[in-house]
Amino acid sequence: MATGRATLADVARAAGVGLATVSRALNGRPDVSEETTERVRRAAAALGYRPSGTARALRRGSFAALSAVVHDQVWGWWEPVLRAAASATAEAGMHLFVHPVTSGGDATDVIAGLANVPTEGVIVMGVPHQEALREECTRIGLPVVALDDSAHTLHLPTISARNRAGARRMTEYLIQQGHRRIVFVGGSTDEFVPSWGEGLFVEERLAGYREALAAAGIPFRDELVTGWADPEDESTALVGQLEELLRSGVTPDAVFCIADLVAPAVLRTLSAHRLSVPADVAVAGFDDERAALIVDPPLTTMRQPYEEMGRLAVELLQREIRGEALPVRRFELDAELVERESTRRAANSRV
Amino acid sequence: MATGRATLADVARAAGVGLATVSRALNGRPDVSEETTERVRRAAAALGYRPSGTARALRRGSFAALSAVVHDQVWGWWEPVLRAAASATAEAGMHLFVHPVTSGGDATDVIAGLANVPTEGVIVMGVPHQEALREECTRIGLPVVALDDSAHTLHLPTISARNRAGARRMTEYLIQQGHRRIVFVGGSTDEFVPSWGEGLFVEERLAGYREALAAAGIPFRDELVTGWADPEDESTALVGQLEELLRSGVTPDAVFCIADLVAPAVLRTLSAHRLSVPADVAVAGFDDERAALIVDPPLTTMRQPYEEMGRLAVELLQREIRGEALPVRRFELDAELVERESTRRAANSRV
DNA sequence: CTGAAAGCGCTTACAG
DNA sequence: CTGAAAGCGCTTACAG
Repeated sequence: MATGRATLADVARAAGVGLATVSRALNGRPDVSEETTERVRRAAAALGYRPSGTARALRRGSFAALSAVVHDQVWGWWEPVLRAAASATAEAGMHLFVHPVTSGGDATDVIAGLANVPTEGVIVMGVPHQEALREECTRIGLPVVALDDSAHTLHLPTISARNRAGARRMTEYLIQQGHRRIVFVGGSTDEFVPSWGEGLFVEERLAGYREALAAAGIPFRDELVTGWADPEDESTALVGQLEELLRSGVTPDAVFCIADLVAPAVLRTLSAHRLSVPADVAVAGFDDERAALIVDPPLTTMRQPYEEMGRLAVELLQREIRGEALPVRRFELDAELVERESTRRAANSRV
Repeated sequence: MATGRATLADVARAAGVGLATVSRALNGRPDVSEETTERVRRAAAALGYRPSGTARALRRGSFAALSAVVHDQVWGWWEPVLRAAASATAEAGMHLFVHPVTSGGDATDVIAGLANVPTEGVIVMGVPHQEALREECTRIGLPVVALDDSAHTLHLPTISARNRAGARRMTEYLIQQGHRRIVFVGGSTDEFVPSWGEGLFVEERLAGYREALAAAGIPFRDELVTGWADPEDESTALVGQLEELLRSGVTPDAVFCIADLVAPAVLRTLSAHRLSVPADVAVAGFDDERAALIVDPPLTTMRQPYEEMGRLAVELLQREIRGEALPVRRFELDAELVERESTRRAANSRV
């Protein structure tokens, strides 16, 4: 509330009526004479009066909000989750704040700033270091849950997809399709996406891949696991380590991309080597984000349960608000296999 | 605020101290004895006390928020704008609500619900019918600006990109590259994206295309303007009318997509006809949204000034909040040509 | 139809 | 170190 802003009392004085009358007139109650209403309206307009939402909310007692703290680096990524959280919040009769954390900024500072904000709880998206967050939330008395699949050590109830099982499922599917030489792109930390850090999901998805191979009796080969390119060049990047592999004469049966995001570069790399998808090589991803539908051919992938994840975050928060103590553990939700052209057996003829 | 929730007074009673002491203890002020602090903490915990953000905000008087009302259909679309608005809001020391409007829902109802929300102003994104919105905002006394390029009739200050000039610029560029037979995809209302409705931007971008042709002395040909496909099939859609054109023996020099979103289907259609991009046909888009970087080859496009648009929305709202009366007109911002592989003259050889 | 008063749940001088 | 009181800006019985 800016200082010097006109209040109800100012309007009342200017209009020469009582506080209550101003309130009634401005809220369009029928039990005020037209003449008075008009006078009050004019006075309010003259003073540039605008009601204080805070005071109103306090008095009416019917306002409640939740907060989503979203790191810039995961905005696009978590957009469907944010959207689901917004819907769930609205359905619960609450409202949702979005607090951005800029790339240079610190989520802890953002949370500290929440002390003055009328919010009841915090959903933190994409911030891997949870300890400081938890301390800050405890300090200002706000329940908090995290949406994250990077953190190795948890200090908060944390929601994510079941990454290991999902990757295992996809690998099993590729094996069922008859593929044995399956390259896993994005598993090495050599050429890493900075924001992924040493994300847990990398390990988990790689582990799922290995589990499926082992279960099928296919030996794991280190050289089939490659890193990824620098995301700065999203539009033109090739996957260096995949290139080397292809140049060395190894032609994979299939490529499993650790994330759909990686698929455009993988497809470009295969295409540069005159390999056709899915006729020569099957390609699969993980996430089912927009890239999966844009690439040609459309990508078979494991769909993260974005909608469920967003809703679960709101539900957990509501339980905390009601006083329930949530365990500090991962709440994992199943990813779902979505089959598209990039892995179909009934492939088109070679181009 | 849930009913029956413990208040400061409850805690004070339980701890056998005064209100003020509870407040101090819970806020970690140093001027409370450790013993008292401990007792208060315990009482608060036992009662499940959590401070009322609303009361705190009212009392401290340092809270202010803006609201973004975002239609589901434009979520992904306006995500960078929303992000910029969030940053600008935070920089101004304010906070941002996100209020989703579900596909079946009505933005006016959402705004009506804002009467009880401590917000100072509203940014409406992607809602073309402004009249009801304006009325509702006036009724509850909230300043409002729109981010929209669909509405033909304005009732609100409205921000958008300079669509006509942008399309003209792109067409000029294509002409400069030596192209004359330039197909415009997305300009017909025959095969329309439902959510685009009769969007103004469609007319504007088409008009820009025509202006550039006229200026270059290239006759406008109706049959070179085609509709687009149903977005439900995003991953596999071909552009029907473009197909017919190609089948009829017309090979364009270039294809200008009304939106980047259309480009994947256009590229698929050209590819199905063994036309290589950019060697055989140049392809350009509009928006510079993510699809532009994912398609292969990466797309030359007009970049919408998302960042500026989001920031301008916040700035205009702040001016309204300060009492300035904004004109009901379009605030247009320049789009910028981004040149990528899809139109390069120095094209690769044919595949 | 209108006004004075109480109160929403906090924080913060002010006085011990 | 602690408490009683005032007050943030509204709304809403309660009484005229």
